[in-house]
Amino acid sequence: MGRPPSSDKNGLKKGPWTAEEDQKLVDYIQKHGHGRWRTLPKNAGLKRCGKSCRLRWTNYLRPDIKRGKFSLEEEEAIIQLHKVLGNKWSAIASRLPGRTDNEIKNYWNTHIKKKLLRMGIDPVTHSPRLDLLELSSILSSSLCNSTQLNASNLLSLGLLNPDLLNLATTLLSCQNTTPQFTPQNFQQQNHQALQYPINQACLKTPVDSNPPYVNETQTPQAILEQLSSNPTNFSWQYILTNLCQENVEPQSMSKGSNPAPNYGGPETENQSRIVEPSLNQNQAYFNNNMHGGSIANMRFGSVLATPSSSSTPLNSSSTNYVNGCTEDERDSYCSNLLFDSLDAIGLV
DNA sequence: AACACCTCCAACCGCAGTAAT
DNA sequence: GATTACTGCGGTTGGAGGTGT
Repeated sequence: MGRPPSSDKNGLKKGPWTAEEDQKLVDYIQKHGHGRWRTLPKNAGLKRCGKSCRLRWTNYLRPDIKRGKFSLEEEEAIIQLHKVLGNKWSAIASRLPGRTDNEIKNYWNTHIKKKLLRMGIDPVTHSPRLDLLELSSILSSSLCNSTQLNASNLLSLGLLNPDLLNLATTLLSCQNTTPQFTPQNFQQQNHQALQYPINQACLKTPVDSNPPYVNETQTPQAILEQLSSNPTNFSWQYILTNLCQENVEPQSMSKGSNPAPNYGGPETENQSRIVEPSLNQNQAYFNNNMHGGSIANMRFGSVLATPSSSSTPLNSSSTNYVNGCTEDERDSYCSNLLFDSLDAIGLV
């Protein structure tokens, strides 16, 4: 892993360290201590820049470094510290003995961030995702005012990509043609969600937080059938979060494919490992609090777009990967899934 | 088996702060 | 006070390895 060996213009080596180089560095520091990184490589007989030596020592060779997987306690500590300190990785690392800032940063970007997004929590603000709430609010407002949803308005808000916009407009057209669909119910239920205070404790899982109404195996068809038979349960978040839930291992949503996620049926051993127990419990707790338990069979597992509340991009790349697919792909996937489901029950 | 795609993480880069001159 | 050197930090990169088709 890493980069191929290369040298810069000064003849200094770059890229992955060899065992021999590691040994030279360790031997030198054990004899002379670290510091004076500029002159260290020359004295130690290394063709590396001082910066590279310092990084190798602090991130890998230091004897007090704890390697291996992060424990649940460490993970929770990182989340709590990040909530207070933000991306101050070195400050976070200083409170986690044996862990380096680089290791924590990597773990945050590859694991925790995704986990929070799956829970509907903005990893930057540690608050519920505003883009989902805003979407719900806008649609709610549109319905209550009995006005046609203006697609360009939604797009101009930067909330949606075109696929997700299609989803919204299609469901709105359902509203126009389905008499059971009542804006009053929609409004009431969404305001409950929107007005509920941010529950910071959602990361702490109470022992009894897995209520029996959390149905892990509800299919999209079942959700939509329930919607059509009992429209009082309608809410945009209900639709979005149930139909775009993720029981799928990231790799299975590879580019160019349209795999069927496991929405129902017996769970395989492999799949049961995919869904982290603590995450499911957190989702259940989160759902219960965000919706006051008013919506049966609720799950909160969706991530639909880059959080609009994120003040700074977590990655400069224009493509954000979440759970193995780009967010654009996920939006498209969710939208397609919904259309298929609507088609299956004759709503479109 | 071959290919394509994705994840992970070690290592790099550039900037900012501080110390020394 | 200005300049230079050094160190620390956060963001980003890119390739090995894993997985799916």
